[in-house]
Amino acid sequence: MKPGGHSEAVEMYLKSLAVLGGARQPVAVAQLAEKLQVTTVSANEMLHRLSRDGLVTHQPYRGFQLTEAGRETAWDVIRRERLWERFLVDQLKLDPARAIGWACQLEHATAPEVIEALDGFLQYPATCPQGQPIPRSADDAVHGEGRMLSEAEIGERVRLTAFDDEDPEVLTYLQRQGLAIGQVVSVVEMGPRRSPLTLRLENGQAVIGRDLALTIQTERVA
Amino acid sequence: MKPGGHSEAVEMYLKSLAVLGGARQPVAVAQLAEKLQVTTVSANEMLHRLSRDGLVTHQPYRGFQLTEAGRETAWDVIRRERLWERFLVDQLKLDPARAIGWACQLEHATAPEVIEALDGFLQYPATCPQGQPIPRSADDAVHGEGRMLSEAEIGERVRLTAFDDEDPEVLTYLQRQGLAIGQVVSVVEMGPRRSPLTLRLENGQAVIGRDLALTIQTERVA
DNA sequence: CCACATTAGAAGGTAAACCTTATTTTCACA
DNA sequence: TGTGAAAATAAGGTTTACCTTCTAATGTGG
Repeated sequence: MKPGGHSEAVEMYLKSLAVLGGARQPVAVAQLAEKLQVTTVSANEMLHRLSRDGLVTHQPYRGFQLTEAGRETAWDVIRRERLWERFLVDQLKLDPARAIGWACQLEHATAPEVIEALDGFLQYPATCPQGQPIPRSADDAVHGEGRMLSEAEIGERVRLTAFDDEDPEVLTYLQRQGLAIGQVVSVVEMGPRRSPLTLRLENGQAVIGRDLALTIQTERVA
Repeated sequence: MKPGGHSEAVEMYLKSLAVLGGARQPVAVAQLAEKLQVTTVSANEMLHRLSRDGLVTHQPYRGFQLTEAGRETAWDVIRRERLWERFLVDQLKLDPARAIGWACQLEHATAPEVIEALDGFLQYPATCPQGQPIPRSADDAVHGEGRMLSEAEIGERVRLTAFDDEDPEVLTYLQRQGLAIGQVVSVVEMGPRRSPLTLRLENGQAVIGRDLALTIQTERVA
């Protein structure tokens, strides 16, 4: 019944593993449990099941990491989610901040034929509304590579390329501040340490905390 | 997590109950079990759970029937399914015969906001690709009311308005025979009893069994 | 009117994915 | 190098939705 042959729960674990660790580094159980809102014991149990099924490998006291097989499924799930997001936002004009959640429900119920057709319908978009890449082949990235906004120099002009945080509240907040993907901003002020950044936008100003700036990818603007 | 608050299984039971019995007549457990491909014992168990939750009523040795509450959910599920079907067929250009199955997966993963937006996006279609009505308010029908093709007279011209059978094989067969919703056909020949009907189409002829003709709704053509 | 098929219900079992509570192992760091 | 936090394992429990096997009730057709 499940399109990919894996349960919804399994797909969520694999997706989170991919997002948190790419396929490079192992991910700590606690981190995964936190993200999936389950206890570490539950996560441990499930991860061992995935390990038994050859979808992840386990390095004790280090974490779990996707295998080739696991990565493949994870990529697919991410692809489905991000395509649905694009559809919900671009075609149905729904709020991007909330679209992630809805896309996440749809992603588990989408047959391969449907997702291929959707991809074509949307004309093969490169990224989701948050700017994250939509993987199409096995070795595509699932994560932008941009420099974080928190690394910018004072006076520098950068373009916002991706938001890493998926929390609807955070995304709504950024929206309200006038920050959007593609937007060019310049850094006006930035105190030492963990102090907030002041940005000049096309029309107005915005102040955002360092922690948030750490989740915003950028690229240099000429 | 589930959009409507009911599990996928519950939604399937309610939907089937609506399709098989409307909200008028009780449906036999065996019939439901057959449709859902579970044992009668399982169906019985589940139906009692639904009864306990006030979604259906039970008339022993007669069957189960939707309550007001159950009907509301059933309508909603049917609405979601048929809107997705329209999307898959009209926008994604997928095969109508297989779209039903895909829509049935999506229907359980669709939030109200999404379905409303989809409805608007599709410009409030009146029917699904098989010609069945898409309910929008509590007292809309979920079933066409057309006269069955098997009731047609020899020489009569009728327009095909809905296919009641959802089996992909059957739908593919009809497609191959050149029968489509909206198509006008005339009955050329029809033997007695259960013998097949011979139809004249716009371009060609088709012969279909009486049983199949019993699942095809029509309307008179002037 | 009675037998037989349908329907109902009882008892017990499975698998997935959670949970809690408790104990043990390991790593890192002070 | 010892200790405390993090990680792992153990043991037992829950819910949902299935399953099988068996028995009991019922209503209708011959």
